[in-house]
Amino acid sequence: MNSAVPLTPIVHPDRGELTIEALLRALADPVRLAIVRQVANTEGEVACGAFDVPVTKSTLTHHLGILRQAGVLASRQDGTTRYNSLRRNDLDVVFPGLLDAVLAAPHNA
Amino acid sequence: MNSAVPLTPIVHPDRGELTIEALLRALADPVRLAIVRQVANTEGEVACGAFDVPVTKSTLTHHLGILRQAGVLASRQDGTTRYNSLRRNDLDVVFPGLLDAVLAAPHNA
DNA sequence: CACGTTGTTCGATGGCTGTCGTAATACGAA
DNA sequence: TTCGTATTACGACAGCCATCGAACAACGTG
Repeated sequence: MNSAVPLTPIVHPDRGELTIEALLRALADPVRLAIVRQVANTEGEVACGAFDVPVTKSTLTHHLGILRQAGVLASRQDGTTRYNSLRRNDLDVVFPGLLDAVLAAPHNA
Repeated sequence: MNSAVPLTPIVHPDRGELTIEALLRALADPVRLAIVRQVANTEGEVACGAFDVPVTKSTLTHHLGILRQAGVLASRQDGTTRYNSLRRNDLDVVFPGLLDAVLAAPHNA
């Protein structure tokens, strides 16, 4: 098992490519912020289909791509399911304290 | 002197009205991020005309309004000039560590 | 193989928003 | 009051982007 054959190879920017601007833009969307919170509140990984978001699957794919491109999420393919995890270590190195501050912020209001 | 008579009253949201989403959206723009950095690197206030940004004055006004509405900037009118300052205390209370993390981030990449 | 599941890709669309130029407003000085 | 300065207000416009539906692709199972 674990054949891992995505149609398009999954690319992850490395630490040196991360920018504060792309990160802020990625986190500034309500749907994406919800995604990040759900991943953060989950021990380990979250499958794409397991997210509780008020959008279509195609839109969800779009948001996950942006979060991955911004360096927020790492994705791993296993069969037909794609597992997402937070790149917490990398973010903490490049932008110390930022992710924690965002996650600690009041949810709405 | 110090007549302070703006055409439209300057409104500032209080702490309870600040949202992480509006804050992130406000900071996610390159021009606005530059504005925030310039205010943060200046002791005290910065007049509207003193900002070094690659946009027209009308566009600058627009960005300052968004930053004010998001609770990032406080504006004070003195004669014809409007002085802007960071609402550092308020931001630190509502979103602890966020502003510092953003300001500490690498300028570009 | 046939089917259902998972997730992506593609094209289209509507709305938001960053941008500008111009006009208008307020103030201070001459 | 007349001028110059500082800044905002008002349209208008273009580009981006979140959203969707439908089609496609890869995998697992019966």
